[in-house]
Amino acid sequence: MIKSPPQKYNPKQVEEKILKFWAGNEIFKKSIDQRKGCTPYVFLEGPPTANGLPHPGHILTRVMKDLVLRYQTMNGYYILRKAGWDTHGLPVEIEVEKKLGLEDKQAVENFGIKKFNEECKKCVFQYENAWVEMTKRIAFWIDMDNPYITLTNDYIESVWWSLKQAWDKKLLYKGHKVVPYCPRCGTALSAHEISQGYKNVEEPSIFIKFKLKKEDAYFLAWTTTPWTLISNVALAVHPDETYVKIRYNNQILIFAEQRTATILKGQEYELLDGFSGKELEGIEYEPLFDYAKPDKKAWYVVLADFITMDDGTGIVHIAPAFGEDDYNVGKKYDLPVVQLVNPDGTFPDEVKEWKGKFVKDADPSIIEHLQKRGLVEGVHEYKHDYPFCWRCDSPLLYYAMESWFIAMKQVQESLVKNNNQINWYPEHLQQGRFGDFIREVKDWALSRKRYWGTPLPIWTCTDNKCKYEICIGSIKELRELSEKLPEDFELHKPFVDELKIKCPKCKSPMKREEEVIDCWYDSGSAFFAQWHYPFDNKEKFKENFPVDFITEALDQTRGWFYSLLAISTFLFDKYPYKNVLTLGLILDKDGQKMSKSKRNYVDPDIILNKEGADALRWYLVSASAPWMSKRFYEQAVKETLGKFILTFWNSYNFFTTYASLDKFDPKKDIVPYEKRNSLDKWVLSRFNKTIFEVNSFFKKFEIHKAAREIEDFIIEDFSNWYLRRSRKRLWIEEKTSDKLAGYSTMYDVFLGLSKLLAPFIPFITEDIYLNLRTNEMPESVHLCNYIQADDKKINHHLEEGMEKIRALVEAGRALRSKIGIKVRYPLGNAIIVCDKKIEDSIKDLLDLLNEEINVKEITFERDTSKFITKSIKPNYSTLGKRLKEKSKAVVGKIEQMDMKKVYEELIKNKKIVVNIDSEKINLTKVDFEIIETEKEHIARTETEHAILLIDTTITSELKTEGFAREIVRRIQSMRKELDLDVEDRIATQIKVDVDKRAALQDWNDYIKTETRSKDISFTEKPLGKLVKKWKIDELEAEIGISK
RNA sequence: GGGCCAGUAGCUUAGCUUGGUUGGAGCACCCGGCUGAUAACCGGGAGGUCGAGAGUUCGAAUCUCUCCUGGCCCA
Repeated sequence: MIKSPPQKYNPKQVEEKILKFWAGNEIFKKSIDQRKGCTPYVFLEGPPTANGLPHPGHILTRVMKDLVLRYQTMNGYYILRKAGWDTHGLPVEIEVEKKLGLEDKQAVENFGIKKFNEECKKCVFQYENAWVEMTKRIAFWIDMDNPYITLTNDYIESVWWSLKQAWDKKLLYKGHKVVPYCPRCGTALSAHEISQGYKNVEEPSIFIKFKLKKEDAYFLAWTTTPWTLISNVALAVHPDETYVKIRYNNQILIFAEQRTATILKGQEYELLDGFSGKELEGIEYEPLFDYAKPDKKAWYVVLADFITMDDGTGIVHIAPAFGEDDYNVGKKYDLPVVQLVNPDGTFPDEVKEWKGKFVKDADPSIIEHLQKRGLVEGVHEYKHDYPFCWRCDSPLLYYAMESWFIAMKQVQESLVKNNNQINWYPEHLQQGRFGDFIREVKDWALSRKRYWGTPLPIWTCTDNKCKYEICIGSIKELRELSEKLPEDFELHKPFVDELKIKCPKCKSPMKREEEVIDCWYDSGSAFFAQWHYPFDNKEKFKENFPVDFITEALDQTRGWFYSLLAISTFLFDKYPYKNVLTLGLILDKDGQKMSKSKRNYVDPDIILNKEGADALRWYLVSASAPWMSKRFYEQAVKETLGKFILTFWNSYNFFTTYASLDKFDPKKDIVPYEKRNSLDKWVLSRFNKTIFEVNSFFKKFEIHKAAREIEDFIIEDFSNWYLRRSRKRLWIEEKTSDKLAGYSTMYDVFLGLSKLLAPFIPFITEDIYLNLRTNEMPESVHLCNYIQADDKKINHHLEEGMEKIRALVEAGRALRSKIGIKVRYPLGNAIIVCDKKIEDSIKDLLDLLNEEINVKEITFERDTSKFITKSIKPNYSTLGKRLKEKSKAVVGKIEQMDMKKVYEELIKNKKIVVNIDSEKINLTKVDFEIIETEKEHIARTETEHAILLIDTTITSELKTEGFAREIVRRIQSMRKELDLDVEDRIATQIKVDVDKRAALQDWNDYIKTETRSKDISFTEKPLGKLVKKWKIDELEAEIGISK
């Protein structure tokens, strides 16, 4: 039996009740199990990085994942929903360092790597709990009991296997490369890591002079990083640019001709000579410092193409250890790599002047030193973007480091080919941002000189003659090569470093490369490593590769989306996912990025407790296209709750209140579709159209459009029109078949909506479904099949008719408002003037118009002639223009004529002939203005398809009926004031003027029914629980009611 | 510095693919009405240089270019 729920909707209460219901009945598990054997739809969970508490952005991703998966599950797909946790990496280490107060790598090592990694592991699981709670609360159904976790031996073993594949394909190599390096964290950063930390900073830049060896002249160079001057080994010029030698301020300087204007800013100088960059090649100069003792020839001019004339002097100082371009030039000229900086970013002992000082901090002092020696030509503050460590905020240094790489450039063509097989949403990312990235792909700097991560499984023989290198791809191999592998072990530092491995070639001990790997590689391996492939689950992997669907936020484009494709490409030469939905970022109320430092961060828990998960979910999916950024603030969710969720709930509440009162039984009382009225059929047509639209929008991931389609249907069509117009049907006390038809329709729509909306707002839909379901139906809405549109119920003719009726209602109400007769007072007749086609499309729906504009009768006419007088008057301005001085006479003639006859003649003959002094003048339509006048008591308005006329005559009967409605309205508001239940009956006493009393007698029954009064008595002194005096226009009334 | 995405009423947004009546809603605001109809509903009003400028066209929110602002990505 349908029950009437509480009047007021309490999101938290309902949602917690539903959470219990799901848990108690294992609904999530059943939703998967019942699809066993069905076509799989493979989803891969992008593992959250467990480096902090979840924020609104994470909620969006999880809501969107859940929405799509619920939708597909209901559509009959079998979806495994394995959760995953990304557990390694620098973020975790930073968190632990903070907690333990460890300031740098040395402190970590003093603390002990074993203990440190244990702390990291604990830290990860501490955050996991917060994530699990949030995930459950927003109803993201994912199997968190059997997640893949990147720190497990199984997972690491799979990752090792994949690295061995790369090794065997000669894609894994050790290189020297200039990489952005964080001196504090003591590690190189990957491209996607640096990108997160660019800041616009102002730094000193200096013009610095290098004295030529064989001449009393100087090369003028420019740099923003004075500390690299210590390691300078060359100067570079562009081979094709022109350089000049000038005398300025009693010294001779050499630099690019193009830069003279900027550098000298109009000051006087003498041009001595000019040459191309090529001619300068090989010229030697004196080093600025003597700290470096290079083993190769250094300090001369080299040529390089990368030099621009945009800033500086056209002469660039080269320190191969500290710049990618510098390094490449250095390789070409076989320059020495002078690296006078310690790994922690301080100067070594050789640099006596600044030893132990952090290089960036030494800049001012270096400048001062050079100034004293007269080698600085100018110092300027220079604004530019400089990379900072995304975690610890230290300025990064470019640093030539030994590092392991995956040679992605070698598989670049495959990357492009595989990317072209993927469906990107939105599409522009495929060839745009992502396409650009892989077309210019760089080798993947894989290794990290850190502690908490997947160890790089490469061992090198310690014998200097042998130096054999191996890559271990499984635990089995490890066991075979190591002296003694205990039963219980963890594939982490420091355990793997302490293993005694013997060189397969010379039997000398081997030593592991100390690094761990980039944690992006961990998560990018998820598509096979989650199955412990290839050691286990070979079949399962096959079934689940490539995956059908992944979705993450935009910032993952070059993160996880890339690492998956990269690894899948070199392992299997195949795309790892078929569809990728990229989500927009979550911004604050003012469109700013959410960040902890700005404190513009919204705590999702507050919203979950106040507005609830459904309102939150609905806001996130309906606000804008999935890939557009969204502003997130409580007020927005609050409005969603009020506008949508509560409208939905209150309509439902309205239906159940009456349905339970009448004991409506969906098993027995359902009226067949054919026997329902036009309004019922109309709303079912609209509903099925909505279902159709939702499904087609879903296919394109235009989820916001699907959501808005439903919202429009519920608010406009269903609540504001269908239910409003159905109210009267339910108010009748007998169980009429029309009333049952109404209940049946509402039942169909609510049951249908609970399914249609289940993937979007899983709580409220479940609550509604559980109340409406019969025993034969599945025990949860989430175990139902998704609702499909019934084409047979879509009736375009009816929908068009309703549109016209609603337009007439709108116009009619505006008209009544204009003529100032309250809608409460009925009027006699309304006339619709339209053609036969329009009449046919609306005649079945006329009752709705009758009630809405409150008229007794509506009739159709083909033209307005009965109600409107058409007449004409001369158009003085056109006549005057055309006839000049004759016009006066013509006008005089016309004014004597009967205008009605003139009009008729004009319509008939299209012209009128006027005789002026024997001259015949032809007058046509343009010479007249047509005037339309409504006849007395007729008000007129029009819509696109029809003209609506209302007879405004108020007879005394009509006046009395209006008065009766006034009385009813007063009694109803008194009932409300007494907080009576809908079914409560009352006794009513009324005092009105004697003559009104007589007239009202005729409306006795009407008032009784409308107000559920047992009886009505007219007295001089009304009594009751509530007695009120009313002034109705000019009349006074006193009413008393009691239960 | 380069690339991509976006900019429409105080706020949230539709329309842009494929140029064509007067740029459509919702929230908030003002006036009126209606109500056993809800955090309502109905009618009316006010509120828009469609980010700016130029171009193409008979006609531009829509197409093209330049610029500005914001976001993201890259350097």
